[in-house]
Amino acid sequence: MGETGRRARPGPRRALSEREILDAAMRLLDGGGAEALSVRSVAAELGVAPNALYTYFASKPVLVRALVDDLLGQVGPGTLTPADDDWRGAVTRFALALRETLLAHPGAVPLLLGSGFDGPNALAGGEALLDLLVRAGLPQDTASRASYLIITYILGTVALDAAELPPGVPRPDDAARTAARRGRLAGIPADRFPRTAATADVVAGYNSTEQYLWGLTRLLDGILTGPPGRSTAS
Amino acid sequence: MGETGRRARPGPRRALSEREILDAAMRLLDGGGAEALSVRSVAAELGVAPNALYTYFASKPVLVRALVDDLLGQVGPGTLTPADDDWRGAVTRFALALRETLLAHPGAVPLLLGSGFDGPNALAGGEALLDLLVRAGLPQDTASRASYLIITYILGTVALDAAELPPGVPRPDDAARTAARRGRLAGIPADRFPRTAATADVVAGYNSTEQYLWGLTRLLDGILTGPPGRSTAS
DNA sequence: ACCTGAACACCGTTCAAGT
DNA sequence: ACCTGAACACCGTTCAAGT
Repeated sequence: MGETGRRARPGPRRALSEREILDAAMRLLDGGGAEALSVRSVAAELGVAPNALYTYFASKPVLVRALVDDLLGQVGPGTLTPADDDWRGAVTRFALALRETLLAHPGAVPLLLGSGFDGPNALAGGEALLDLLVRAGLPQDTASRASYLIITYILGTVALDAAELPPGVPRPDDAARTAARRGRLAGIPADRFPRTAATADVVAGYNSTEQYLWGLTRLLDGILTGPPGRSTAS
Repeated sequence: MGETGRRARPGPRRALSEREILDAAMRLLDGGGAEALSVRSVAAELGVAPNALYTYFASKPVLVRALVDDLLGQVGPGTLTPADDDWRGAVTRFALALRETLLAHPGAVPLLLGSGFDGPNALAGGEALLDLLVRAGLPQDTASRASYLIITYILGTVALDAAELPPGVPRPDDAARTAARRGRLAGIPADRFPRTAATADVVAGYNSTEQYLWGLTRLLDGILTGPPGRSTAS
């Protein structure tokens, strides 16, 4: 391992940074899932001794929390801001963006659920969503409850979705995903699970964007508690 | 649980079984969270060599899946069955029972989200919920989508809840939990998160049973997509 | 301030061997 | 069939030391 050389092409593996560490960690996560992420594997990825990372992160849990919140920060920041009166559309865009960001890194999802949703970027996202709901005209306390309900739905859906995605391979599109699930559903005994078998076509699509939007629409309808029929989502 | 030997008090640590292993694993999980559960710690708990467990479970992931599904099997089996016409009440009872069972073992929740919701008992629970919704009069496909929406809400809520519970100590009641959260919320900058600060009383209660039921009610209202006001839940 | 070597107490899993 | 001893390739973290 050389050092001091100016042209760092194949050059020295020095000059670490938080950014570089988080990027390497995410690379490992994407390649092999949560179990591929270790202090030692990150260090190896960066060509550095394992304990070098402790200069930047006090422990592995601290690193993981930073990684997770960093990912949340990648959700399109403008997704939730103005929303020309169409607040259901804005919530829908936000929900889609957050889901897309997380499912692009399925290995990070169990880490997110394990670390909690309380980093700076998580707080900022919650605030933005809440602000939107208030500006939409919901009473403040209702808006607060509703924002948690929405977050809870997004994360629950994404968690079940991500748990089924194998690490290291690109995420299949909805059609392929549904087809694969339908194949697996063919194996479940119809006499013991008749309703599940009878609706296998729907069950196969549980992880689809379409089911996601269906659920979100029901949820927003329920929040309004008013008569349906004026959905803007989708 | 002794067998052949009559006085197995300080006796031989033999005669293992799947049941005994799962119980020991859950004990460790309850005592120290997910990180306290290792093949070696379970073996030590049972006074047995680490590799002895491989007679019963092919690998740690297999053990974890069994553990998680076993826990799901503990949800009151009758919670969801007849429901004298009051299907919202039945769904509510089911949602409360599932949440209670999982939050009694918060360390198991990240394992559940990581393992997926596809064991035999998970399937049976999904079937029972779906069956209830069909019998309630929902069109079959709508019932199927709705059952997934409900599951997704329950698991998302429980995941965020469990992530905040420290292992090894009994779960605080809602009042204590809310008070502790409010204390922490006092520390967030009101200028950067004005809406969150303004609704801190609500935010403090995000993990309460009351908020849980509020969300569930909105959800069921949305599933009906009809006019509100005839909620049976709670 | 930042990195390394070496060591600590752990992991999950396999293999050959014993009963 | 069921368990053990020993070993393998890993973990996260600490400590003293180097620059």
